[in-house]
Amino acid sequence: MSDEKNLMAPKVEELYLLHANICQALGDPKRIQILYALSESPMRVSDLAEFLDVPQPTASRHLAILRQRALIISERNGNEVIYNLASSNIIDVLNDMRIVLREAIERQTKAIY
Amino acid sequence: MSDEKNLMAPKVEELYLLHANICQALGDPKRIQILYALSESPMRVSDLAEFLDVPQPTASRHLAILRQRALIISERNGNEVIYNLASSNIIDVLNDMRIVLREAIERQTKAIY
DNA sequence: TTCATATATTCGGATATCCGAATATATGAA
DNA sequence: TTCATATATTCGGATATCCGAATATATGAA
Repeated sequence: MSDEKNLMAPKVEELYLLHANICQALGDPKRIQILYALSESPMRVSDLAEFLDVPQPTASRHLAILRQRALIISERNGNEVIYNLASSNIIDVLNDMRIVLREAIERQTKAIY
Repeated sequence: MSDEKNLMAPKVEELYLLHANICQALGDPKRIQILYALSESPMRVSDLAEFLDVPQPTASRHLAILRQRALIISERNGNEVIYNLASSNIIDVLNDMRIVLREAIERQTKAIY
């Protein structure tokens, strides 16, 4: 074995970093809302901006972050750009995390009283 | 219905915020490593610091973030404080997210070539 | 071309997060 | 008490993230 970097197989620490990058992309309420909205149906940027109640550039920036992580995909349709989930698996993960969240809130409530 | 805040039932936006807070807590490689380490067995702070290869205060700070989100629990044992997962469900979520991550990397690889 | 529309990007200031260093706190032993 | 050990917290500078505002880019219509 040499010291050369293996470009194909990321190291263990790199996997944790990539994993954390995904979580970080999910670490914003608007971006979670985007994913749930897209799980209902593909949407244009301007539709999402209205839905999230944010200016269009803000929506585009959030979309870019999710797109860079390959969690969503975009497709141009004339003037418009339609966004969609890359895979519905992320919704399952988010739903399971909601269960974890509910349990965590219950524990915190118990801890207080 | 009045304008009074309902303290028991968080609003929809608050739920997205809490959900995002959980994700944000997961958005650091060391904190993900902590959760996987604790899924193997409970550990002392100094064990975790050594395992993560970080100074003890850094480990304590990461632990505090996970503890505040009620993802882990602590138990004092004399001088030491033993940390453990609050529930193993978070590991299932992280494992499912790994699958999402693998798929995302595959898509990105395809997109390049 | 020129213009309108939709979207993406850049810029800059405000805020949040991070970590090393120092220190505070808690516990048990002597 | 006093001390040693383990852990938690605070402080401050470096860095990252966020968003509004402005602007750039892409496409289609005229």
